[in-house]
Amino acid sequence: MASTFAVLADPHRRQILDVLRDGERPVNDLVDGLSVSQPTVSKHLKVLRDAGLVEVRRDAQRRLYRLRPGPLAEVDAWLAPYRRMWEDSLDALERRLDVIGREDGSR
Amino acid sequence: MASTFAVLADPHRRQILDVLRDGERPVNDLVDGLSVSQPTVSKHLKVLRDAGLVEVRRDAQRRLYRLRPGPLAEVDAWLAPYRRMWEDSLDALERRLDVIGREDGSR
DNA sequence: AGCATATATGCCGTTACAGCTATATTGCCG
DNA sequence: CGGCAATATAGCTGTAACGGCATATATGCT
Repeated sequence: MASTFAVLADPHRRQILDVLRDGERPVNDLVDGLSVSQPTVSKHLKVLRDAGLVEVRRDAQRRLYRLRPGPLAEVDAWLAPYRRMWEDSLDALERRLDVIGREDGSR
Repeated sequence: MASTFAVLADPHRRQILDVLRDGERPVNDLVDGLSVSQPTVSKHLKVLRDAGLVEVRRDAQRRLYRLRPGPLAEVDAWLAPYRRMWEDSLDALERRLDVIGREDGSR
């Protein structure tokens, strides 16, 4: 089974998830937004299903896909220890820009 | 240039970043931790460099790699809208477990 | 039943990537 | 200068992934 990280590596899959954030959608809606063929979208959906990131519900001929954000917690957990680090970096950058700004003002 | 997501898709690369969280390291240290060959590690480091996730400093024959967490902010930004969603799911799960627990206790 | 709609699957070609071995590069030291 | 240590690069290979087209499957409608 592919890791959640690997699943998110594909931009089309992230795009699908982004759309599903607004609520469940039939496959056709997803195809419209993606500029890839319907079979390709179906394949991406299978990957997302296997990763537990979406679930399906049947509605007549259509299948409505819905987001299951649970596995994203794994990504967030990995990211957590880094979060404060880049915040610190940005702070440092801001301080430096601030210094430059003051130097410029005193010219 | 590969997206940060794609760069993080490889577990070895994530592992390298994890090690570098503790401070800068020469390549050899990274090789020891990874159970892949030195050239392979060097290649991963190149990918990480190109993605702006690490930077190098020369120390005699060695190269010391250091973390640059900045690009991870992009991942975090993408993740942000989902965060509250899975928190909600977990809350719901906890509530359910809580109910079960109480039912069990009242038996 | 027969056709239309919606989605999934199979098959194929192409490309990208991760790994390895061998070799080049760079810097140190005797 | 010659050789060792550390790292990078080149070349090769196997595999996996993405995409497309054609086709299968499932459901609804008439």
